[in-house]
Amino acid sequence: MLKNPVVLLDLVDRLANLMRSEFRRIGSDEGLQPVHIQALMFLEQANRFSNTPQALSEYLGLTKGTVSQSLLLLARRGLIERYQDEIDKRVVRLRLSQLGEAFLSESTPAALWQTATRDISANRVRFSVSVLRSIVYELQNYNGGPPFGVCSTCVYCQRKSQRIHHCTWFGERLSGPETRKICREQVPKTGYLSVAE
Amino acid sequence: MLKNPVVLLDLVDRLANLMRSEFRRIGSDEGLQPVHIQALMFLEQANRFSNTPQALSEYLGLTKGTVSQSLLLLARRGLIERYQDEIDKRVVRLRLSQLGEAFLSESTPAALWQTATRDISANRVRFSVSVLRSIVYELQNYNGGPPFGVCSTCVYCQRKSQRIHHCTWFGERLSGPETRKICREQVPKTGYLSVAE
DNA sequence: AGGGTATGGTATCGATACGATACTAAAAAA
DNA sequence: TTTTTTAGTATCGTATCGATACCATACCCT
Repeated sequence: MLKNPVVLLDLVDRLANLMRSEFRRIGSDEGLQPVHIQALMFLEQANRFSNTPQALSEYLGLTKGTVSQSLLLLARRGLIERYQDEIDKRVVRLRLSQLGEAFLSESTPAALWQTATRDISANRVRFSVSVLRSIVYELQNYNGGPPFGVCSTCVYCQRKSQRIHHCTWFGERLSGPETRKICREQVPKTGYLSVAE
Repeated sequence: MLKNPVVLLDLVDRLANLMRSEFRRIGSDEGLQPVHIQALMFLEQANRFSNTPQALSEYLGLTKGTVSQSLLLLARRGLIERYQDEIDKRVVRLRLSQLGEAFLSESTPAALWQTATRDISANRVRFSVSVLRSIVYELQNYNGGPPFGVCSTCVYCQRKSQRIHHCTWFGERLSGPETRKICREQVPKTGYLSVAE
């Protein structure tokens, strides 16, 4: 007998496998592996507290050594840029180069996904997002790693005015666009975790 | 700006990465890789039309050569058994050995997932399943591969009596338990595809 | 029949992801 | 200061993975 949560796991695995194939196809022209595409996509979305090798390795669930090598390759190809953090001289900051941005906007790794979800109502997508988000959150509890999530749904994200937000975790101001990026320290507000709107 | 479908893709990838780490942890004692765990889990669920190397490679999105090697390893370890199909002598049938079944029931690769989904209502799980299922179905349309899914929600699955079902695709009888397994030729009934109950 | 092609699987090989370990350097803590 | 922790890199062995070639059986033509 197949219990429903297991079916869900099955579907998640299967979707990931399908997208992995898609990423492989997309990267093959440039000699990039699926993991490289994933890294680029992460860097496209990571906010300024989360654009480090450490964050990426936690996000991907790979060891830092492994990720370090992948990042070196991406840097050699000129797809990303690396620079030292001003405050903490140990940390390396990462960002997409112009070439990297161009690559993503040309190859559009999410295009197939967009097509496949085209006919699903916004409500149903939002609902599923909230379910999966809560599963990620739970898995992280048992896994130790940070949960990751968009700023705007985080308990630390305070709206100061029309366009000024403030992160009470890092104690810094955030612009509107920044609050739509992914942060490694995100802790979802209740209402975004277990309730589906 | 982060569109919701992309967020969903992100979560799916992330969940898959987390479970991949879990699978790696589970397999490390036996020297098994994540892909081996996935293969065992597939074979646990595959019905008798889908327990072949070919079906597995389509399910995992890997080439048949790659999968062939993984299956050889699993066979050498005594975790699966291989036997020739009676009708078509080319096809190899796969099944879990007793050892393989024991391994799965001891290591319970889905246990963490079960825990993580414990507090999510059956309705919400069912709803998400239907959303993800329809995405899988769409992705497959653009990918060419078979969709995979449980018999009981398939248009070819006809209920003959209390405990007898019939598959009009393969033209064979199915027992009740069999209709809860995964088939590569599954075509979801309307109502299980785009509607959420 | 019987020749051509399609299909399911295996064998081999090269590239490379990945974890493990060891290492460096900077930061934090003692 | 000394010690410990943290971020990242370097190196190496293992094993995934795709590509290609190959084999055997099945199917499709005349």
